[in-house]
Amino acid sequence: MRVTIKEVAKLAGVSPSTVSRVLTDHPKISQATKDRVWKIMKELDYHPNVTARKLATNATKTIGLLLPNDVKLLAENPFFIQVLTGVTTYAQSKGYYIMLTNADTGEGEIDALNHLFRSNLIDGVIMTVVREDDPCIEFLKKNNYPYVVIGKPVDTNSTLWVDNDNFQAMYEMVNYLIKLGNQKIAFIGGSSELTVTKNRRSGYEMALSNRGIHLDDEMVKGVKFSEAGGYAAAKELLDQKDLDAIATTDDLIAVGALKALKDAGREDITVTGFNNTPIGHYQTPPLLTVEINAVELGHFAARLLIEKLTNAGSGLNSYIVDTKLIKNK
Amino acid sequence: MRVTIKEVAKLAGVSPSTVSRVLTDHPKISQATKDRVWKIMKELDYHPNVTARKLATNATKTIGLLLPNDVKLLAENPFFIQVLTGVTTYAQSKGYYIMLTNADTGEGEIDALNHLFRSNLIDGVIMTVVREDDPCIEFLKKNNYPYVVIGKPVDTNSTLWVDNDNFQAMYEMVNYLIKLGNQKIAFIGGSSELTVTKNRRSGYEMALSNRGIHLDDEMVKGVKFSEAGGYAAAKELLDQKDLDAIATTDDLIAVGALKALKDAGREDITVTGFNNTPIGHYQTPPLLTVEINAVELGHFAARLLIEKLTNAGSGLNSYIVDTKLIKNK
DNA sequence: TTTTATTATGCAAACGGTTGCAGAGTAAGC
DNA sequence: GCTTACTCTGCAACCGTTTGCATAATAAAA
Repeated sequence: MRVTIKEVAKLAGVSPSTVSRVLTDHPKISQATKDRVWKIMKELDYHPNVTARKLATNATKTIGLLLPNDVKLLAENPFFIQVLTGVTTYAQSKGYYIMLTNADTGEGEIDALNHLFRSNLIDGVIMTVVREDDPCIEFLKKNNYPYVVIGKPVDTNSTLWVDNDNFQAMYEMVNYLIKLGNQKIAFIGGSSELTVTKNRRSGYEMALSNRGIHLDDEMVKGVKFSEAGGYAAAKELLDQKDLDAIATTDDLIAVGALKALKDAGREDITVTGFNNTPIGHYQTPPLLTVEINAVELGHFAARLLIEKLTNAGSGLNSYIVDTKLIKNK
Repeated sequence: MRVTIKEVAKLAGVSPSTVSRVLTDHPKISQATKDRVWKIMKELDYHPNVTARKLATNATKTIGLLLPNDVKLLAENPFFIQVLTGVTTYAQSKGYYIMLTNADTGEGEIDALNHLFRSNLIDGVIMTVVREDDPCIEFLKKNNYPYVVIGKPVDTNSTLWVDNDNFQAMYEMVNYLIKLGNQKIAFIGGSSELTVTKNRRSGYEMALSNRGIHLDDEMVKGVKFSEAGGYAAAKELLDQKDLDAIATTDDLIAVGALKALKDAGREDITVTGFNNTPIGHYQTPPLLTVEINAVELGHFAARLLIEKLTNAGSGLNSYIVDTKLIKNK
């Protein structure tokens, strides 16, 4: 019962190839024919069969979006759905479709990617979480599959990427802390193999050393990305060190840390977060944090990928989205 | 240079049709042939071209997931990404793919759906937000497109749906409030045309009338789904009415209401939420709320849809996921 | 009017699978 | 030994597009 190109052709008194060319606004088709064919298409509410088109053109016009399997992680952090929205809206505006997959990091991810590409389901992929030396990236690179990663990779050449300026953001945050009079500043980051953690840590270290403050490895903790992680790390720090402030890489971790401080009666210690989440707004004492524009991150990720797929556009291979220090009062 | 069915066939010394039948484990192919062909497929890491298969079988094995366009809504409520995860993991486990779309409610949604179906991109769709008399549903029904909605529809026949027991949850919540000694209980719901709001309101009304408490329309407010909405509605109620408690249909609204109460120095009034969000955990006084299992909601939505698409399975046309009263202390 | 250039369209093969039907080969029945 | 039945596999058409190439029709040139 589908309306096909043939019926349109028959009704318009032309051949299917002509209809096809009308669809792509081929320059050699006369305006009269175009008008006539368009009219018929409207009348029949004809929509080309995208599947058939994919087969013929060998382009799926679809981009894959890989999400981690961990629901808790996804649910606790608006980041993912924001990226997803940015990606989808931009892609849609360019006539691309989005195929969603979630997979366990590691083997699972590679299998998923391999399947998606080899089955001709997607033209390229956007990776939302990457680790340093991520086997996924190696895999993609080796097979020459188009991809863009969210989060600045270690090896920036031959990779498309978008990121917040994590280094800069953390640098500014720690600088701000110092300006407020803090000296003994600890750092609690998420998994230390995540490049995002690395970058933020670099910002932290740079801020300290620029002010001539000694770097102390024991002031740096890497934890599981969660409130509990933040709690445990802060407790450890309290036991081992003398502190003025703690800079963390996420509001969630910060909230955990705050709890530990409260339990220890050390509410004098300032804690900073990252991502400007709703939870952060409800903390007392106020949570300093960084607002990132995840929607825009998704937006540009999609844009870079699509430009690559169409060999069009700016030729940019990366994009940095500005962040904003939030001084909740 | 994709590896196609023909190459597998050639190397295995059989015809393409045989390879195709091996793929679907056709009963009439001898085990010996199957083994031989499988071996070759592994060797070549052959993955069938899903696009070609879609064209030939006229089944996309893809289900659409429609999300609202409103990023703020999406980001503030873990509900969506949880549903999404539930849908994706279940669908993947059954060999189905997920195509994501977001659209503005109303015309935008219908256009999006029409395009997805007529272009042969999806076999069915899961709707995450539905309104009463939603034109989308009418559209889907009229065209006989398979769909399942999350949220109990008014007209339950000829529609597949999954839902929390919203009625029951709100009923229990209000009952609990009454048991605590509250009598003058107001209700703040999201958009009153959303079926979810209707159902929760019914629970509220039933609880009151069962206990012989007079229903007062002025005690019921419908607001935009947001903190600001909750704030405004609570303020209005304070001005107009004498209150013991406010039952709301969402933590976000509840948080707004709490703020209004705090501003008015009326922290004696109990506020209840819905969805058990992280924000809710950080309220003082503690926020009574309802935990819903959105992942499972997504899971069953996908399941019902896939069963419908394959004419297989339980023949169920709805599924109700249990909720849990959360008495944060 | 014939030739040449130009424009607009159609033909048919491809894209990579699936599947109804026919038929080769083997086993069983008589 | 000749049918009959059954098992396994191949042939070829089809799914709905796209696109290189050929060509009919028209206009311009001679």
